[in-house]
Amino acid sequence: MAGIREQKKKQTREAILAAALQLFTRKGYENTSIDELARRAGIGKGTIYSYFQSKSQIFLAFCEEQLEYVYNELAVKSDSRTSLIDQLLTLFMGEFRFINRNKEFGRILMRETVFPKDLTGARSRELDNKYIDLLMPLLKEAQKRGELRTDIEYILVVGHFYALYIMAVSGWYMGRLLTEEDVYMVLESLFSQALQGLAPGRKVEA
Amino acid sequence: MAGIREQKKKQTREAILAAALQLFTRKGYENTSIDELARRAGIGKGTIYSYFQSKSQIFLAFCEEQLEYVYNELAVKSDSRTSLIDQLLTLFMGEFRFINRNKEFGRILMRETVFPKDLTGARSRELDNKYIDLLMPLLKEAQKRGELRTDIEYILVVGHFYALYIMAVSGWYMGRLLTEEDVYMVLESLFSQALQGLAPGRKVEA
DNA sequence: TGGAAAACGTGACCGCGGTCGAATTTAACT
DNA sequence: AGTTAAATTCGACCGCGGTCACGTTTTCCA
Repeated sequence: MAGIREQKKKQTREAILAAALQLFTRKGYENTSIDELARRAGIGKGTIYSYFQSKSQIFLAFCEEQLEYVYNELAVKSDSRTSLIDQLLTLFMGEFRFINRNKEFGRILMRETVFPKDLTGARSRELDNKYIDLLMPLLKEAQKRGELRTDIEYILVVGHFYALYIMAVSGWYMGRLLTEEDVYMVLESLFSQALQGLAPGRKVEA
Repeated sequence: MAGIREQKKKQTREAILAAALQLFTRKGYENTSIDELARRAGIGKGTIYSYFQSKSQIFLAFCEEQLEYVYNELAVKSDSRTSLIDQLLTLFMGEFRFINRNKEFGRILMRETVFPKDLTGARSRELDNKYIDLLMPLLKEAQKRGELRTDIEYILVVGHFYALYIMAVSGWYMGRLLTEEDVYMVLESLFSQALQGLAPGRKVEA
């Protein structure tokens, strides 16, 4: 049959990811060597590099799987009866909880996502597009409800909110924000600022 | 005299940084080995590690020196006759030009600054405080001129603008924005959004 | 079915960042 | 000056991520 090779490749790839899940989780990313990973996956060290370009790529693949799950959950939860700001908070805090669960993982993910190397550029773009896909419907609904201006490019709005999320996460990594609640509150404040505007002068309505 | 040792230490430290400046600039960060750095600085490899904790720390020290210069320049240029948004753009684009001049350097700096490891946390906090010190007077003047709300914590305003700057830089690293002009324009749009607010409803005035 | 060719797996090997205890230099005190 | 303790320098050494030439397996076609 045509697929013997293909099947094995898939199996091997999954074996690597499974080994990564175990070892990264138990011993952390930095403390897990490629040698160990290979042994655990039952393959040679060199083989790993015909499935992934680098150690960090293994890690990112692992993260993407996890995030896929998080995103799907959030897509279901999405409740159009609440305000845009609450929806955004739910979305971003969902991802933050993943980061919060493992600081080290999250840092690598965020670093690679926000400031990618040329190599990983394409990857991070994909992740980015997922954000856009997730936020777009929320934004459009918000516009219908009159919560959001209609005269701005979507990409800039998405970028604006995502920027504020990054800032909150950064504050957490820098030790300015200590708990999930701190992050939540700051994020809420920032989102609120973004909607109301930093310039003075009341809105005609809110 | 009391300072023979102190003097030598300072000299050695500077020799390392000088060697770093040369080699990093000529060959790039990743392609410069500690061995090479030590040889160029005329000292042993191990010695370097009694002056810096890691290779990236050498790099950050180097960046901080450079940025110090950039900041001082900007502090002078600060022109209170222009609008807040222009002042912010001048400030952030000043830093961006440094990053733009060397993509690789900038990435490491940004990664370490925005998502620091526990070790480098204190350092990045310092850099952060510099931002606050730089922005604070601008914000206060803007408030006097009526360009900025007076009912928000300064730290959140600084964070808001800084977040947008990070997003623009990120867009550049991801290849969405290609030139300095692209970054400038996006940053301008985002700042404008931040001031006017994303929610609909005109301001009473601008 | 046999045998060449393409794809794949492998672990010895490389250069690197970082460590450590021994060796050397400096400071301090009698 | 002589002696000792402390500070500093040093490079052999370690484990790691990543490479590559070679051996093995799979595919394909005569």
